[in-house]
Amino acid sequence: METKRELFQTMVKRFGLLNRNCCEVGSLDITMVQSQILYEISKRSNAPMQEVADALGTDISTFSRQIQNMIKLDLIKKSPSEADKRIYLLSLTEQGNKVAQEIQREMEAHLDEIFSHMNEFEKETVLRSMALLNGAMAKSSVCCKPIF
Amino acid sequence: METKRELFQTMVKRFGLLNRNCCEVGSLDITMVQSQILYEISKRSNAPMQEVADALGTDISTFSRQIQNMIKLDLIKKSPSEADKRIYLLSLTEQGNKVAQEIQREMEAHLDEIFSHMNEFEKETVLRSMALLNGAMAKSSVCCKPIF
DNA sequence: AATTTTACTTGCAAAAATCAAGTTTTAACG
DNA sequence: CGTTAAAACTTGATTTTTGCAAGTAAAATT
Repeated sequence: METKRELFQTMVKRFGLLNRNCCEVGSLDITMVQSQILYEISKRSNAPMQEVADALGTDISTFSRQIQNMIKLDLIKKSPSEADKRIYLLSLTEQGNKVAQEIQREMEAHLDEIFSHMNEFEKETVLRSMALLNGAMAKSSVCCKPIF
Repeated sequence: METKRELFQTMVKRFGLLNRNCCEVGSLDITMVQSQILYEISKRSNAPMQEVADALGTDISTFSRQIQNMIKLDLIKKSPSEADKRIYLLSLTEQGNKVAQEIQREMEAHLDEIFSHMNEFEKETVLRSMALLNGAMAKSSVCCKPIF
């Protein structure tokens, strides 16, 4: 029987989570980090930079520069907050939205393909298990620290 | 209901899989990539460099340099193959073994803590689901390509 | 025997990460 | 209030990683 760690290690490896690049959309090469940023911003509307950087656990200075790149790529818009002038709020541009949606589509398709190798019962079990796992991680006192 | 992609995205984020650094062992700062390398080498005895690099999906040149670093850190040993002189075989040094075991211990403890927030039935279900998922990914035609 | 392929290393340039310092604005405190 | 401290970002400088191309040596192919 595999240990928990082995299961996770295999999963991480199979998903290619260590890969630098995520996907091509149109003529754009999107990195993994960029796709995560697009995802986080699409989940929140007008989120402060700090909040998104924290959500991703990346250093704010690295994040700041990454945002600058993505603004140049016309994926992200940065607007000053009215309430607090120190804060800049992030949102997706029209193109950013398109790209985020395209990535979403690709990933969903990819996952569908993976799940197509299971029967209905297994699919449901696995999905429910992932939700359980996420819930347990949310409760964990050690989670999201640099351990993995 | 969350989409599959959301489930995965959350999981990846909660696990901190995007973090650069993995863990401290003694006075050593081990990066995520290094811990993956230690893991892969510990799973195989005397594996050729190419094989390990492929297993991790990293570019062989990047890998070559990383190995050089880890040799300097006295974590890895590289010995020329007798059978084929192009090939170098990788193995862990004594210290490398200690470090790998310590990481293994930490991760297992971490995972135990996470799983402690579930009941017995849930634990088993989740573990079985992960094995199912890994199996499905192994069968997938699109898996481990730079999509995620 | 000549050519191709494989396994690995090295050089170089681009991207990313880290750390420290600096700006501006808000919050906190005596 | 007014001064000080903290928060939210940006920028600069240095180091690490990465990716691609080119190079070397050994094995496989023809």
